[in-house]
Amino acid sequence: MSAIGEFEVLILMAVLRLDRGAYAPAVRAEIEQRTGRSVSRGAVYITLDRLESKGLLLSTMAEADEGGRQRRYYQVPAKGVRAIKRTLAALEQMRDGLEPILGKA
Amino acid sequence: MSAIGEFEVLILMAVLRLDRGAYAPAVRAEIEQRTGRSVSRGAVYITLDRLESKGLLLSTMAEADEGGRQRRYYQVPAKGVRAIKRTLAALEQMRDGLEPILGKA
DNA sequence: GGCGTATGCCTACATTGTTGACATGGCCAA
DNA sequence: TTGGCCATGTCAACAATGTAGGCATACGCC
Repeated sequence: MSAIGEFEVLILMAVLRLDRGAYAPAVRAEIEQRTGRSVSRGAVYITLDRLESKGLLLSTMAEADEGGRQRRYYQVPAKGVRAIKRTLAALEQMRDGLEPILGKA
Repeated sequence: MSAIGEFEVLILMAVLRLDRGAYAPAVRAEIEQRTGRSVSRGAVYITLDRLESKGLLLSTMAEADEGGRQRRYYQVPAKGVRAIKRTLAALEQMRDGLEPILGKA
């Protein structure tokens, strides 16, 4: 089945946020800064890999002539966006009506 | 670490919604109806169990004198509510600003 | 050339997700 | 009463996801 995990959603959204600058260390920093939770480097690489093999991410190695070591940059194809939406929608549906307990938003 | 998974959050929220009527089959039905995704019976029981051993859920066997077979009813203690909030908050933080891509709400 | 650092990739293991089988207890019809 | 049926609970096994930390390599700098 195509249900994706919570951390996977976080990674996917981080890639979206970073737009053209989404390479592993940046994704990691983005998640740590925004959520306050600490993330190991390995977790990020592995998850990016797995998402790519599921077709939820696409990557390309940056051209070397831009200076510095080569980096692998990621993008989220339409299929990935749909996956995020589906997961978020399920959460929304369940959350609906629970504002008194869980707080607004 | 105390990060909980996506399905666990769904289960926890279903228990909250059902208030006093949260026993496994009802939790399952609630999730299937609200999210449209199909859930196996075993997944629900196992997940309820694991959440209880982490202290994120509490359960009691219903008195038999109410007729019918005994059922195990669940409730979400404060610790469980906090866990849901934390996970949802992380998602919110990452989602913030992505409305143009992911849609509102 | 040698060192420090940033990046990528991998291995190993823990936790969570999922399925299907088996057990048990009450209900109903014969 | 007994036998079958259904709803509920529990378990064992396995698949997918989450996490930590190590190794390798390439670049800049001294």
